[in-house]
Amino acid sequence: MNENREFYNFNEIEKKWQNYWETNKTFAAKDSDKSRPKYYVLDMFPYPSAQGLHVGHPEGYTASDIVARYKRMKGFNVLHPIGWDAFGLPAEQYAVQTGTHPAITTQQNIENMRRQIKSLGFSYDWDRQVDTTDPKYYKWTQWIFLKLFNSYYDDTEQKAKPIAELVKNLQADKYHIGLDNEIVYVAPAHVVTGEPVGARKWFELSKQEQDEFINQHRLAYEDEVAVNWCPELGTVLANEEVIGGVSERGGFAVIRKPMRQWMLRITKYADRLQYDLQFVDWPESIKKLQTDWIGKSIGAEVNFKVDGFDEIITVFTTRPDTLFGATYMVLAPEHPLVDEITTGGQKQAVEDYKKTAQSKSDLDRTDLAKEKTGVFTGAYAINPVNEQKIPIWISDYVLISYGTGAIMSVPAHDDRDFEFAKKFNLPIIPVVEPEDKALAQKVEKGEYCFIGDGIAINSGEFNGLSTAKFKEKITNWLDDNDLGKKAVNYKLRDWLFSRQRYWGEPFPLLHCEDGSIIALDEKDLPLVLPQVESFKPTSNGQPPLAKAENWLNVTLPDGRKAKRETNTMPQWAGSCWYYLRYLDAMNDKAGWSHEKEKYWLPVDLYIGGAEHAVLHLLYSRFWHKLLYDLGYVSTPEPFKKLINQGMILGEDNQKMSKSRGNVVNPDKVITDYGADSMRLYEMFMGPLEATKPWNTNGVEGVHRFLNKLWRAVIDESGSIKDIDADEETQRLLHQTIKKVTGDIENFRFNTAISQMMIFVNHLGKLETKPKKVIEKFLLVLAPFSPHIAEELWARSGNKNTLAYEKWPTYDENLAKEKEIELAVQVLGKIKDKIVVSTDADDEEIKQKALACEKVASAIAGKEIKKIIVIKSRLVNIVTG
RNA sequence: GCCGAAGUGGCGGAACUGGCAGACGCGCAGGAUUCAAAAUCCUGUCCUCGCAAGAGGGUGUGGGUUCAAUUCCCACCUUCGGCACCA
Repeated sequence: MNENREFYNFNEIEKKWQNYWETNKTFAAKDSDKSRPKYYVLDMFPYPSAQGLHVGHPEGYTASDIVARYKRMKGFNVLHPIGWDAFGLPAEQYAVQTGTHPAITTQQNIENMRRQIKSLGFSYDWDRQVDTTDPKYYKWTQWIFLKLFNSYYDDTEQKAKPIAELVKNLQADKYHIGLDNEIVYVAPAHVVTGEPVGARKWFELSKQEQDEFINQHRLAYEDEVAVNWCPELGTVLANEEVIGGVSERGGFAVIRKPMRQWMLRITKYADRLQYDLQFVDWPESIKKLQTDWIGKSIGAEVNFKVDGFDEIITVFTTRPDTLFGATYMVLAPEHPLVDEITTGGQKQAVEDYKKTAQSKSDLDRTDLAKEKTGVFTGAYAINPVNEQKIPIWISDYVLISYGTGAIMSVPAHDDRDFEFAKKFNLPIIPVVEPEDKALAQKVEKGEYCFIGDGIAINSGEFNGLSTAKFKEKITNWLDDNDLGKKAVNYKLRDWLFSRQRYWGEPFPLLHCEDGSIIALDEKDLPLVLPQVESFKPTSNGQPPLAKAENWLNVTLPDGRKAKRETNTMPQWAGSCWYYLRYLDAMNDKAGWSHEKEKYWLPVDLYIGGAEHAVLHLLYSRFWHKLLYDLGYVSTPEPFKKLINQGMILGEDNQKMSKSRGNVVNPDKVITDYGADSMRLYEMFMGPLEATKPWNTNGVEGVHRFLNKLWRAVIDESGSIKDIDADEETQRLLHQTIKKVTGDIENFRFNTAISQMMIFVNHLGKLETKPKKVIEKFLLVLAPFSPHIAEELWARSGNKNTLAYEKWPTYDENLAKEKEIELAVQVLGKIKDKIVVSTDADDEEIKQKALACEKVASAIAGKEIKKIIVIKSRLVNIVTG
């Protein structure tokens, strides 16, 4: 062999092609190119951390890059962008410690990470980079916030509309204002139902009442709410960011604390967010996670009179059919009626209980709440179905934030109520009889809590009804008697949207001295973050922005004084819409142009980690739907297909972490083995979605494969000739094209690589190697390991990049084997093997199988019942 | 506790719609090449018995359906991920 042949210098080759792609803008996407179909491949953009990339990032990025490169060769106009989700706590915490402005740290980190990402040779259109901390970017984040602030949700049409329209309709008397400040859509004269008693007209309200009404209908609103306060992080967290009572980031304790906060009315979209999931091609598990998070449940609201008071307590239940079994009622400790109805003797006990409940953190409420606690208020409610007096208790197992903050307790048919009733000796009345007789007896005696469906008992005129029928009847009955109505509830809560931080988007809002809130005009955006001396909160606990006095205090054109909002937006804000900015990253007139949005959306493929299943993916769907309602985007959903890449564990099978010392540094892998090997290994490890451990020896394995390819092609001894391939080589090539094509389409990159390995193993054994076959193979390899493919392609005499070469096609006939080996079984046990031609018929195969010596001895003396021939697989002889 | 995903050689994994379990890679063993090593190439490598030919067992466990089960059904065990009293 030739000892002087050039070795596979991956470092040099990779740098060369990365420069080539960059200077030639090889991967620039053409906007609105009607001559080709479009394909938008999106990666979840990274947070530019000081640690830089870890090996988990390139996994998803390689997968999407393979698809992007493949689609280009398939003739698609591919948009494949990347950017930086750059607001966030770490840079700010570093700023608090060192005084370095987070913008500086952020830029350094971006630069490092960009270098790392570029060193992997991904085919991004770098001219579309976005950086969420760039005022040119967050100008539009603020712009979207203004859209939320200046919109309301029209319940009749189920869509968001500008507040201005609401005001117009109110002024025109088309809408009135209900008792609970709800919008009353005035019915045309011929509709008999009429409007609720007590509805007021717009002009009957004072200016202040009008403002208040409007504010209550904005999709972004201010509210005093009990929030998840994390003292350690010095900020509030959204429910989604609190896991098991501690912060998702850092794992710090979280306590409940009432605070003034900005909220987004995502709950208005709950139904659509759930319903539209059926139209996206996402993993079922993710859809389920979102469905559960939204938590829609259908039931009834039932009104209970409070004995001796004028008050009514409304409860929500999914089991109105168990009303006759309601033996007591429980209010959340925070329920507004608690103080009013509590009797003298119980005052102290109730007060004490409320105090302890309030001071409990979420952690205490979940982990330590093994035993039910509660206090009797001394008051009684009247069960509307049978006029029974039932005691009213308070307990923290009832949440103020769900339903009405009050429940009717049916201990015979609800686990929690059962537990509570047992502990406090409250009566248990069975009202649903299970089908199982033994079970029914236990339920009868109050020994067993049955939560399933069955037949109604102890329920007066409703006895004998099935659960489903009963629900329907009683709901109608309640409605007819004005005692309740059908109701739908969601677990989903409004999105807590403000953070007490510096490093986030400022809210484009002003608080006037009279308490009114003014939104900035769109033309005054962006509202840029001010310089501050220190990034710590103020001594009295105000956010850092409160210290920027020049920025904070504003005099309005009319001379009034106002202060800016000092909270900032959460990190999710910027990531909610970045996929839109990529379409038109340089546009300074709009966040994106309508034309580009219509061309590129929706995102065809979105790859990222499953940790964003509810947070990011729910929030961005919400924003997208708002923009859809207002006419800024033309698809109801942003992401058509979603794939989650799995986690990569350390070599010790543990989660990679600094403290375990098992973190793999991608830079080192690239230096040692090259980006092509790195990419190939990440894909070869196993299925994309699976969690799998890193193994450096495995990197060596794929590196060997590339080396083998290199040696097969770079061969000065002249073994490569422009000749026709022999039959076997031809067949293997076509099999490889077929397998790789199918595997890319189905995101099975690991098996595609196996097939390419088989091909190269064969190639290495050939004395003379046909040039055309090698070239076709290089095209197939290119999406996986683009640098070596480009280099060998060029050395083969091609002038242009292979990035836009036509993807090779395969010929089914050429891919087919001529002869195949079939297993011959007797009663399912393999006895022998036969070789037949691919187009042999069943009869021929049967004869050949029966002719086997081993078969003959196995079936000797037995009757053959039937012979099963599975073409290209096996023959099974069934004997009697 | 509830929901979801998954359990296959020493390891990562493969097996299309029920059709030869272990492709491909790692590791390991032996050999070739070499002064030697690295690199490379060849051979072997699920387990048990056997010198061998061969025989038997085998996809978390137990059962079932089928000519045939990693694949379908029932029960259970384990691991990982998510949720946390949502009435």
